[in-house]
Amino acid sequence: MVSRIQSKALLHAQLASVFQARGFEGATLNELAAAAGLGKASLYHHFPGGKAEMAAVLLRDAVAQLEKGAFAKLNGTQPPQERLQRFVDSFSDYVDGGESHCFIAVLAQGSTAKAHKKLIAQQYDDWLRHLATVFEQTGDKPKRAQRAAAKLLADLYGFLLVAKLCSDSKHFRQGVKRLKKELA
Amino acid sequence: MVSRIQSKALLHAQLASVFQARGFEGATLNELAAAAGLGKASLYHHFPGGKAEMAAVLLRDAVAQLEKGAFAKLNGTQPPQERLQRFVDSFSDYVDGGESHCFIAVLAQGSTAKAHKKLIAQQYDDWLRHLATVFEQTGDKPKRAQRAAAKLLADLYGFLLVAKLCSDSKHFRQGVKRLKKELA
DNA sequence: GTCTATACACCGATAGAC
DNA sequence: GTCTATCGGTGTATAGAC
Repeated sequence: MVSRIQSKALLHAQLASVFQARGFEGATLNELAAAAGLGKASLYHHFPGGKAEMAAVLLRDAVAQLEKGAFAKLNGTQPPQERLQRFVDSFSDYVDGGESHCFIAVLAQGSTAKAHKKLIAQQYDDWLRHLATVFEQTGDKPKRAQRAAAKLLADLYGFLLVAKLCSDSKHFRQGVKRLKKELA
Repeated sequence: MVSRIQSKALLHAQLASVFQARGFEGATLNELAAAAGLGKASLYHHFPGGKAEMAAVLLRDAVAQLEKGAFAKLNGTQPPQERLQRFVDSFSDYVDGGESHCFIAVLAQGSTAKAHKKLIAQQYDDWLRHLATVFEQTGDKPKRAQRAAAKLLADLYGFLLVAKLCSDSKHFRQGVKRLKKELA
């Protein structure tokens, strides 16, 4: 039923927020259980594989969220510049305007699992190509579009990291604002 | 003596490499001791405050390294564009061409100590101003110089994070190469 | 599905010999 | 300054009642 799906999504969101705030190694089962409003043992009902399985599931969640929430905005009939701006806005929404963090980046930093790294690298490549096609639609030649796509993603993650460095999400929000202007 | 200074610097470098690879929470005393070629207890002779003190000392190290290794390149009599390029090169050297990581960013992510966060934020602000003055020397108006400085730092950290995301330092090196072209 | 209780390993840290 | 041995605490994970 719908309510079950919503509960599951809520549980995942609560767990993800702990990982995002504390990192993979920093997140403890006590914190995760507390955030979920459950006992530690209950988490093992939902994730028999423990912390590693949580991370794997939440990674798939994050990919799906960005795919449907942000990169889907790149398709459509609007001018490519407008689609790129909507993409940037949606990415900003995903990381809560710089207050939160990208789960994928958190996992890339903390986890040692090679399966995660491979999935993440492949996904990044997909997204890079997707972005590059939109830049081509703005008139860029393929090579320039490729560079613009890589730069855009690096900019977004760079402003996000700088915001964390300064513990001030303002840096992310200002960077995003400036990015959108440049895309116009 | 010189040899003692060198040994201390080597010890710090060995410890820093563990923190850079595994994060603050992920780095264990066993790993740190193994990397240093010492027993756990011996680390407490050098750092009575344990892991927290190691992080604090290594943070000061990292600031000093970047200050003297990279930001010092911004001063001099060469054209400002050339100084900016040397700065980028030196930053790249500090993170070993994207293979390693910036200790400051690692600590900003993992540690919960407010003292660290404050020091890091202040240091970032200093560096931002320093960079901005050089951009002004290229002819940029103050506001534009400010934005260019913020963008440059975000770009560097962004390419670094993307390289980690893909477990491929090529992304960092290509980004740096492109950045230097744009600075010319 | 959730809980309490618990097993067991490892973590950070200390004591004290050399 | 470095070591071995060990402490108390916490971490992940499991058993089993409800």
